[in-house]
Amino acid sequence: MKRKPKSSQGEATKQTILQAAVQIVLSDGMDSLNTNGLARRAGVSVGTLYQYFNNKDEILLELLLASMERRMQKVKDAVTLSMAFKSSKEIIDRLIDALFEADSIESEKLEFLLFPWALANQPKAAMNLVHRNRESIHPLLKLLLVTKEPGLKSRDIDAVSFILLQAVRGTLVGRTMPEGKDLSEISLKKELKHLFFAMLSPPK
Amino acid sequence: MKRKPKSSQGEATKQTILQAAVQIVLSDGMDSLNTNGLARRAGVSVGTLYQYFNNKDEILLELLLASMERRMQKVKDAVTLSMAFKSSKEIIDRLIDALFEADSIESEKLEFLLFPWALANQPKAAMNLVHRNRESIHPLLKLLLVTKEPGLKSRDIDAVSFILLQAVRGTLVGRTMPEGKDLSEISLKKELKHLFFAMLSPPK
Amino acid sequence: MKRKPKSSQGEATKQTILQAAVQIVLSDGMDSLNTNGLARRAGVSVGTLYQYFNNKDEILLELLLASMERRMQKVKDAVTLSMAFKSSKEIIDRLIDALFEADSIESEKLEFLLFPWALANQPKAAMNLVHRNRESIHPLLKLLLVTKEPGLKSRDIDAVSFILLQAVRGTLVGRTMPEGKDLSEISLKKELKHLFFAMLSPPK
Amino acid sequence: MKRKPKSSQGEATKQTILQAAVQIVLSDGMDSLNTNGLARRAGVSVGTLYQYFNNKDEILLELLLASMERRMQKVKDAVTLSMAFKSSKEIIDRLIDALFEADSIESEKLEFLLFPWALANQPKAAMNLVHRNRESIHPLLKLLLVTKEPGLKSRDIDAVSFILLQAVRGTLVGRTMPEGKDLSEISLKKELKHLFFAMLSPPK
DNA sequence: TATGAATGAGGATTCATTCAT
DNA sequence: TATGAATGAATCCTCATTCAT
Repeated sequence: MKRKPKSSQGEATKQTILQAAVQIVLSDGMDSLNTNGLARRAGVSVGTLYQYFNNKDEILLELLLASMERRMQKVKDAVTLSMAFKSSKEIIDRLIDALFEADSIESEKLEFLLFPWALANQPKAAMNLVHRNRESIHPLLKLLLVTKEPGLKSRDIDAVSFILLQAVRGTLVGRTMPEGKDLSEISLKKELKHLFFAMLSPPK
Repeated sequence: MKRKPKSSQGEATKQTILQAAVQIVLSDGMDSLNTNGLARRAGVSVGTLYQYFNNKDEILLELLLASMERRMQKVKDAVTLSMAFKSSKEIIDRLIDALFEADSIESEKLEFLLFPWALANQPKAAMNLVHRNRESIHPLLKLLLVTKEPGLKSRDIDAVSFILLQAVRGTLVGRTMPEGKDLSEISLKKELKHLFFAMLSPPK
Repeated sequence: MKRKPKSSQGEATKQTILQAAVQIVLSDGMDSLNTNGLARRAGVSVGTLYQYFNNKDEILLELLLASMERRMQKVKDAVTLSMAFKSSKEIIDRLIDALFEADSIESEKLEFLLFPWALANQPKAAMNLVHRNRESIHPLLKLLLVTKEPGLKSRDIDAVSFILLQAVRGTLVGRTMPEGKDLSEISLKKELKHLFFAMLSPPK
Repeated sequence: MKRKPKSSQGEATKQTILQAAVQIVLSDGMDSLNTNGLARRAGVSVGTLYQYFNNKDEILLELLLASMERRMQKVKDAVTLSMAFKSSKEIIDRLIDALFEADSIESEKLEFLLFPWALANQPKAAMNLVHRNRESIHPLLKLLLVTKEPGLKSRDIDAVSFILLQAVRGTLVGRTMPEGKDLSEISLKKELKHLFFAMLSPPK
């Protein structure tokens, strides 16, 4: 580990670099992220990059980590805060609303673009990230499903929460791409909420 | 267009190359697909690659196209063949079953790995592919929803079919990755079918 | 030597190839002359190229040789035919006129484009060609200068004929290029003839 | 492992590269100029080449430009400096002497070797170079002809200056090649000067 | 003789990383 | 700490030549 940005100045530089990286990946794809271009975009020299990161992979990994962390925290907050007192309906409303906020969508797209890379180049780290993801989000969903809708006990809660998550994530990412450009955000949110409820009802 | 499929031998060579490319992309990621390695894996020389494709991008594009085509055809068949006589339930059963067949899953994973690349490097072609996708699969879903469940008329059918598609695709891809490895295929299929039915019922 | 085009059919094919090569070199430069493109342009297969020539260099060499031969023969004829009876003026008129004919100009341009290549890649052959050139054209010029204008004896006839030749060749080639496009052919011919006469008169 | 500190050093590196390129082109022809060989000859790495030039073509173009510039400046100086006070004879003496200096000859040869390439690969730039050439050298020649020898008014001054230029350039280049090796430089200069005077005298 | 698919060495260019300043 | 010139392995692609049909 090379990084020790104890000074606030150093930490700021590091964030500048990460921000520049996000912009490049989101607008041009991660194959366009090269160290020379990143340094230029961030307004620093290549050398400086290596003051804060040991190599390029570390930058991407930190990007992925921070993005996931941000999104997870947001979901966690939305669910846990309301868990105690609210009905399933209200909890789900908050959950979907949280996921549709601008930075959540940006995070989803970033993960969508970076995950194939992580899988191939940093499989260990990718595993870890995925684990953290499951360990923080799936339990929430499962908790929601179990505590609020006890009738689901006979179902495979893991499968249900997995599918719901994939549906939401796919929808969020798809919306940012050509294929989803002309879909109404209001409809999507409404239907996703409907989908959650629908899954809670017992199968015929 | 460089291709000259004069002899059936030539066409065979081309397929060998594409198969090798699929293997490499699926096992090592598309950043590991380089022309020298591909030629070696396919058992031909680099030069031969360029006898059948103008450049590396064309190979990837053809991979993506063929994969999408295969999957789309499979779904189309499953749905249309049963459309006339069957109930929603049976049609959905066939649809999900078709999507869970081995080569469908392979196709989904390939698309998942290649799409970010296509978006950045071949945006025009990516657009086209997405269009073809929508124009063949979404209509089927919409037809299913409208003809079999007329009660849905008041809903945003585009949004519903989009979400369902994302749910299925995300589930299929997720299953092939570490995060989905321990999920039961049987449960996933059952829950996906349940999800389809659930979406057909009117919201409360 | 691989070539044995004893059949007239074979000789025709060979000429087709050479003609195609001339066209490519004149229109796109000799870096654009590759064996695959040449075969396509000539309407034969690559293999056929190697039936008539041992390698690419031989093709270029034969091109250069034939071109030079053609131009030299033309000049020789113009000069020798009139040498016996005509005045210097008439001989020079014929010489310049011959050099300005369309295929002479094409030959000059071809030589201009090919000579740098020959010098570097086939120095032995280039030497030979140059020798043949000197041995056939310079003697003519010298003969003309000496027999018709005996007053020049004290001058360096080699230098004079060399300079005259360079002037004509440079003018012919320059005319086919952007830099000479807007010059009047009539003026150029008139001035070249004047130049020849002027060189015959003794220096002040 | 070399480290280069300052920007004046950077300019030096650039000149080193260009010098190496000149040497290679002059000794082995421009087909022998490849980036790996050039880097080796210049004592730098391939990467360094691309720190100073965007691509190989830019190197060749800069070579051509610099060469032409150098030669043009030399001629300009020789003519303009003496224009005011000297006779035609003296001006021409200086002009020819200037053109026969070692680096002028090197420039001519370089242009002779590079021009066919430029014509085919950088036609726009080639045009530009030629224009600059005409706009700086031809006017000088024309000025000389018109101001010093008013009797030429009835002639096509463009044609005259064009031919003279071609004669000189052809002679300079030809001298560096096998075909001109055994000619006396003294004779050539004398005869070229004679040629200039001869062209100034009115035609019979 | 003619064909054209296959070959693979060679060449242009990129880019992550280093290190002297 | 910051800089950015320099490095060179890695990668895409071309094309002269061969040879089985």
